[in-house]
Amino acid sequence: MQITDPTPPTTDASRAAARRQQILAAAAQCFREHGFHGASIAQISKIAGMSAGHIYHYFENKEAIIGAIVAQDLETLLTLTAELRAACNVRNALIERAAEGVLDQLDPASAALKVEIVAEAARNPHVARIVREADEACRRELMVTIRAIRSAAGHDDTPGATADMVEVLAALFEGLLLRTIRNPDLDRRRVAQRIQLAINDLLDQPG
Amino acid sequence: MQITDPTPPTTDASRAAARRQQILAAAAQCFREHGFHGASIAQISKIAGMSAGHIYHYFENKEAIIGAIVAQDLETLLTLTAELRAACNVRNALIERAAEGVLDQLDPASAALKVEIVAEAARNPHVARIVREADEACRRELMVTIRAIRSAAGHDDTPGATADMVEVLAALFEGLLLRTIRNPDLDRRRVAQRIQLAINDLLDQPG
DNA sequence: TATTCTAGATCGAACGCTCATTCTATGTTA
DNA sequence: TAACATAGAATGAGCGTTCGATCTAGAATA
Repeated sequence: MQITDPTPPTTDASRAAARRQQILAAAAQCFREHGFHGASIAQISKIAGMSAGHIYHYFENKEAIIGAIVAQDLETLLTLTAELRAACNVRNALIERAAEGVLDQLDPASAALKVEIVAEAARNPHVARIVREADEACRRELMVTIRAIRSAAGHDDTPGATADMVEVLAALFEGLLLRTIRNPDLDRRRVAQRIQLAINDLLDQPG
Repeated sequence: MQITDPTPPTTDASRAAARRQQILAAAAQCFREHGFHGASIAQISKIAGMSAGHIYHYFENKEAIIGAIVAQDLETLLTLTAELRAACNVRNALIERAAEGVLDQLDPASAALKVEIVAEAARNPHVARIVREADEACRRELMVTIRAIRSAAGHDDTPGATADMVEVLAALFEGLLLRTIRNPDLDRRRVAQRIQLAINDLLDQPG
């Protein structure tokens, strides 16, 4: 259960960074299994392989650990949407990457943490701020991407219409997080195909 | 803040039922604001207007309160899908009720509790069981409804294909719970219209 | 009708425990 | 030796839950 460091770094700075990452990995596991409030510093410290008190050398308090976990999780989403925008044939890229993204969303372990993050955002202003800033950045990226696809197909949408399409696309994706928890038996590959069709239709909707 | 009983019932049985409901209403509020683990029996008892100890006359423990809240929330979803099936012109009924359902999902207060429930289901086997049984019942209802719409339009889908469409439809709806938390500024009416279009397209997808 | 009885409603203190956090002492290393 | 890493005990608050004492209202009794 304990996370051991395979190659301990030599310099102090990188050693500290590794120790921080070790705590975050342990915290992510605990938060996934017990939620932000159900997980205790004692549990996290046991899995991270250090004393409870020592964690406070690397994080000011539990809230700071939660913030770091949330920021870390959202960063992957941000790089993903940015990558999408950079693809050459954007429409095919979007739809092909979608299947991959859908399967990611359908992984129950990561879904549990992502849903926990949004639940916490609904009541914790600090987490809400991190989540909403990341979401705004993602939406901006997606709006540019979708606008490019749509205007290539001859649609000249208002910003509002584009924003709405982004919302529907995001709802579709994020909804999978809830689906995989509510119905763990769903057929992941087939649902991914079905989502591809839905995205295709969405991109052809009237403005 | 305290919930007072407007018309105290005369009989013992209904008085007890009212008291139970009073506790559940207070608990729902606390769970929405602080989460299942963040809310304390002391807080709930204060809002319900009774002593902490007295709550244990109506519920075995905190877990039982959580279970009751979860079951209560899911019951409304179940009646909604059952109503849908009973509508005469099912396709129009589905799409028209969709807009209404979408606006419900976009209410931030109720969204917070619903997301909390799924987050808890990901780690609490008791809650998971309640959630998954309700979800299965909803999916069964929706499968009958969608199959009727599709065969009226000449599609003869496999059960798997119908199940996949139900998953996509559910993902779209449930995703709105996360969207309204991540982006509270979204335009609710316009997004509802856009969702109607997406459902329309979904019902016309090839088998 | 007046009084006693009784069973459930209710309270509030108390219990044992766990929590996040702090502090002090010791080990380690350059 | 100086600075940092680390452990582990200590602290005080808050948790879920239990329990015995009181209150209350209606039934039983006289």
